[in-house]
Amino acid sequence: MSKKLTKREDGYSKWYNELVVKADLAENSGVRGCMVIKPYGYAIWEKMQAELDRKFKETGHENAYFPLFIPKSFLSKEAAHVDGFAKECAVVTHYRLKNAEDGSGVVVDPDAKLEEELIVRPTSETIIWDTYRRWIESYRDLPLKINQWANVVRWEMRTRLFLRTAEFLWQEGHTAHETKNEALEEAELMLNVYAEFAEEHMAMPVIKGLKTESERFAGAEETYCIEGLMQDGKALQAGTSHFLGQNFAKAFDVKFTSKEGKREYVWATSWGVSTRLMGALIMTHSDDLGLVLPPKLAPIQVVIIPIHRNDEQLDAISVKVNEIVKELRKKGVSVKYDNRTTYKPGWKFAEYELKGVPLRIAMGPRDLENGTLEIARRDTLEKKNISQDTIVSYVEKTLEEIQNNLYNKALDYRETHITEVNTFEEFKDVLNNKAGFVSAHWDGTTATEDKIKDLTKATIRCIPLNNKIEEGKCIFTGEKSVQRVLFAKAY
RNA sequence: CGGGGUGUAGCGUAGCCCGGUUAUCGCGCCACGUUUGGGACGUGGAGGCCGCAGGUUCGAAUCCUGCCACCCCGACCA
Repeated sequence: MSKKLTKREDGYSKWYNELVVKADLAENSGVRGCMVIKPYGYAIWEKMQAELDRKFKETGHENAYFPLFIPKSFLSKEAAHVDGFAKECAVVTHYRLKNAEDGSGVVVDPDAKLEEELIVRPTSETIIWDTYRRWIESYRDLPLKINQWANVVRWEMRTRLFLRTAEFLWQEGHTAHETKNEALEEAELMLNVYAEFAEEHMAMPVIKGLKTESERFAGAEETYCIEGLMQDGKALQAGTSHFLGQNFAKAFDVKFTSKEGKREYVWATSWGVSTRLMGALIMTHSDDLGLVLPPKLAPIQVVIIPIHRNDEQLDAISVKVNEIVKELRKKGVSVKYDNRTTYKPGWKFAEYELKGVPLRIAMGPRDLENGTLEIARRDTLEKKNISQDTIVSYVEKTLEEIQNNLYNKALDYRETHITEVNTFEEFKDVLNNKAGFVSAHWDGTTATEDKIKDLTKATIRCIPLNNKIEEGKCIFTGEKSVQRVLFAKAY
């Protein structure tokens, strides 16, 4: 199989599609819009899950599991919610198949029609709030803080591996609180958890912000988000945390008795990140040779490749390598010794570069004689010969350096791709010639936002949380504005 | 879902307009030998219901109809 990757500049989108497949992360399946996540890709997702799950538990959440199917009537209880999702729902109408009379296979049995259709969950607010009604009676039952790891289905028109698939994996947190403030704090807390994860583990800088009304989650009063910037200058929404107010409590009649003995509706949040993070990870760091993985999420952090002419040499190298492997594992480094004789060293070098392994060690007869080895960094492609005695500390130190370097590189790109503009002409010019985030004044209306989107395809990604108040004029209408917002073309 | 395009071996493809021997080539795969510090080389070999289902025809990869999948551009979106 030819492993030559399209270069990013020759087609970013083509590069991405090829990379996902060639690096063995995922592939399209026989089911429209649905992907198969392959073991190497799934291993990265598992590392993401493990860290996020740890963070959720640390902040007082518990995992549970709710049904895949949602009765149609549940979905329509919250008006904005059903409006937002109705157009992309998979619906179960029957529960049985039978053999076709003409022997051509099986057909849906028309006698097995469900009285009420079931929706394959596009998100679980409705089924969860229907459950919470029974779980919450008193202020003593609050706060209720639950997370679920699940798959959801949204019948998207155009799909792309990891970025937008009809079925995707995610986690969704759903919490219930006594007061508005407590719910708002929860939504902000989880946004910070996501941001921390993105920056510290994915090495992906993100901007924390608020969505405008038109970009808000269906059924939310406020949507917080983290936005990343990909190498092609397009923004990617990497996670959202919603303050749901009392909308779902009212729709599902979830009330509690307060300390004062009053019956009150609870306040809610929901928050989620999905396998889309895989797409974000790939597009933030990878290059024309393939994947570049931050050490904290790399399934293999160090690969060791022996170079030998015969079995005796391989045996001698293996003795030394096995010692090193043992030492590294003791320190918690994930190491693979690829001693397959069925592939040549050059082939392996290229293969592990494609797969983004952060560090590669090569050891041959020369090294054995000199007590050295060759170590190569995936991020800088820099090669060094070092003494075998110093390998463990060198690896530990370098993995940390790579993690930081990837973050700083991405941050530098992001920082140089936030452009302040004051006129619509400048705005269009930056979008077309430079891309990235464009910081501009906006009059605060959905009408203006829509018009700008129609004309430029750019949307307001967020109103940054740390925004400074600054008098200005909307770049489109010239109306008064009190702060800049971030526009960008987005995935 | 609208416009455009493509489905031929695991992957990439020729052939299709203009129907007619055994469906082309490269990579990969298997065997043997030589190789192994950046994707090795030679020799031999295996692998195809030409996306699926109908139709036209003496005869279909090729023509017609329907369906499915994928890619690009829109609308929708985590």
